[in-house]
Amino acid sequence: MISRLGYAILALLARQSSTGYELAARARRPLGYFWSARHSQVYPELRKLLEAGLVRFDTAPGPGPREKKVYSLTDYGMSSLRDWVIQPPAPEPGRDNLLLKAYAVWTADPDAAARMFAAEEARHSERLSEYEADRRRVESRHNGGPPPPRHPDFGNYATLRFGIEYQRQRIAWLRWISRQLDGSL
Amino acid sequence: MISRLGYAILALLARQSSTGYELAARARRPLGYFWSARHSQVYPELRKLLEAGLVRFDTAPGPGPREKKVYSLTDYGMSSLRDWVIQPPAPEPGRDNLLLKAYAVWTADPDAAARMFAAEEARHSERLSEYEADRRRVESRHNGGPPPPRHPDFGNYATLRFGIEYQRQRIAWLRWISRQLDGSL
DNA sequence: AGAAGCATGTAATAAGTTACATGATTAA
DNA sequence: TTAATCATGTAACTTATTACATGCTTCT
Repeated sequence: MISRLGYAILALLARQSSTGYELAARARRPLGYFWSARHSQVYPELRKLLEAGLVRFDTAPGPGPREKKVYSLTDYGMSSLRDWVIQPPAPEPGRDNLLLKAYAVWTADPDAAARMFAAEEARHSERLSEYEADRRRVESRHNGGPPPPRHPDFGNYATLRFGIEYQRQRIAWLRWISRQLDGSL
Repeated sequence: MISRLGYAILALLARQSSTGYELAARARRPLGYFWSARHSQVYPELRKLLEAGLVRFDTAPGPGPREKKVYSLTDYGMSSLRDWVIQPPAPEPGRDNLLLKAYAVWTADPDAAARMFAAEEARHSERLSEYEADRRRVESRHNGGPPPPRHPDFGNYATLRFGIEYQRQRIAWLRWISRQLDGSL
């Protein structure tokens, strides 16, 4: 059985063959917007995928003491990914630190809490700008519109679209909650 | 050092003293909207919180072979929670299965993918209705408006407000992506 | 000379899920 | 009588993070 991390790796390799190091880097951005993994998790997972016949690798001389391994999808890996995509996702237990704090905010000093939420807002605004820039970059490759659904860029575009609306929603909520707490002086 | 699960438990106990069993149940709903935990995780965590002096318990005759323990916050537990709430949250690595699928959707059959996303939409609509009903219930306890920031209900209200906007955003996105995939026939 | 990036791995720990184990009461 | 709810716990396993360990090349 393949883990979700395994599918994340397959999704990356479907776009571009990579070393384990590169996969970990790509799992920071853009994959990191909705998935993340450290290299210490990637290397063992690649071995499992290899044993299961989903990926293969070619060796090349590496910079360090070991050879570097460039992994790519096998046909079996590609068809497994394709099949997994259309399976309904299992319901996920959401864990949101910020909402947990909001749930307990009535116990805290409203003024200090308002400052904390306002500071969060700034972080989300930065994120939003990044996403918007990325979307413009993708659109510019497709006559200013959304890419066709069979193009790899469609995956980027769809997730960016989600990310942008998500950040906007979160910013609006943060503004609302800071104002509620501010108004209680 | 107290884990996030620890604070989730403190946040629940700040509202109502509970047994471990009850905490696990309350971690399904409403806490489960943004945090979740099984009883097998709750019991060991309660022991840690007890050893750290953040909670205490009174025993009462239980239904089974063991006595039941009703846990409550100590003063130290309450002040620890208060302090934690206003600390800026550490950046969280998001892991969203559905977005991972969207990222790889270009590899799959657009028709089948459109059906999968449309089915997801139905699940989110149900969720949205629950949240909206909950919000009306909370508002009705406060003259149809938001509760004051020092009232425990404010925590519920703030998280419900987030949940409602989140579900709406997600539904709109799911509608968009299904239509994009449908249109590609 | 030192830091950053490329590249591969392992070990220890923390967090979370699933399954095991017991047993009373109540409702269908 | 069988399932569900209340109630407490442990064990095995999976997933993810942090830290350890090595070593070359390139840029400052």
